[in-house]
Amino acid sequence: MTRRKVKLAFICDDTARKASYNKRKKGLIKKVRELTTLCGIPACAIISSPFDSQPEVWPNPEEAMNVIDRYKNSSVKDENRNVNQERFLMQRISKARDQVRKLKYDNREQELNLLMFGYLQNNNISDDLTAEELRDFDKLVEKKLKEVDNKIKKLDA
Amino acid sequence: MTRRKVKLAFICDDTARKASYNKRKKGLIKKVRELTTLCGIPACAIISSPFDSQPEVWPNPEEAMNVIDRYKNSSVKDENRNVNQERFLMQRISKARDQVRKLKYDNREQELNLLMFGYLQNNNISDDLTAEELRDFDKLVEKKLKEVDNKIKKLDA
DNA sequence: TAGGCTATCGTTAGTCG
DNA sequence: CCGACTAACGATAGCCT
Repeated sequence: MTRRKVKLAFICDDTARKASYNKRKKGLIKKVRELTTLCGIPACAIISSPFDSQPEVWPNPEEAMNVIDRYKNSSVKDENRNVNQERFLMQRISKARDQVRKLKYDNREQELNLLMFGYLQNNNISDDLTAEELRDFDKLVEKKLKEVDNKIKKLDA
Repeated sequence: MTRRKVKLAFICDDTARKASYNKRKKGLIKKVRELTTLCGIPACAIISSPFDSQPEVWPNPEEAMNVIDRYKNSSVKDENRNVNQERFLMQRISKARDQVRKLKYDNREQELNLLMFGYLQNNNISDDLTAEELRDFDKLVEKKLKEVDNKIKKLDA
């Protein structure tokens, strides 16, 4: 067989990168699940990728939020012990929360971007669209927007 | 050697569970870092555990979000009509590369942050440190800095 | 308790259908 | 493109210090 030794660097080849992504995403999620099960602790992973139409969230968005909440609560317990560090942690908590929201939102936009890119490319449409093309495109985007919003609602529920 | 075959279930023995936790946490974070680097995508993991004085968060959310914000800046509507799509993808790739570098750096910062927080908390040290405490702390940080730098070098090699 | 070691098991890069 | 396969590499349970 050929060499397996892989440099830890961005994989330039699209096909190889996607193949690697799918394998490793699966492996990573398995690792999180094992850690959670074996050690009885809450943990989550969020993977936002252009290959998937939605971000991979393990175990699920609700639990992910719970993990982040625990993050918060554990720091609150320490309040009396060290005010400065507690404040520092609180900052990190709110940033982590922002991160989750932004990842979710970012993915929504990313999905739309990919959709539009694919649409324009498949239909060989360039910069200047005809009125009809614009109508079709807008419909498509609108429909997709609803889908994505439903997904997000479902995730938040 | 004895059995390596491990049942995928909660490890009842506290010592064994903690040992497994520390090893697997390390391995998991490495996996996330690899996925992020190899595939140029944003991902994070949050591990909330009673073993650590604070939850493990990878990477540092702040800088990771800056990268994602860049994606957001290319607004959906602007993209679809005005911008050359190929160029857009090319930008994405170079941004992903920047991301990899930044995440690596963030990780270094994060380790130091966690170290410092853990130290202060474990030693029940609050705002005003004695001169001696400060010296010990500096030594600790300095040592950790070297460790982390070695890790990064190893990753780059 | 933490850190180092290695046999064994798990993951995955490259390849083929 | 995807799924299956397998050699090679990586992770880690158990042990020891």
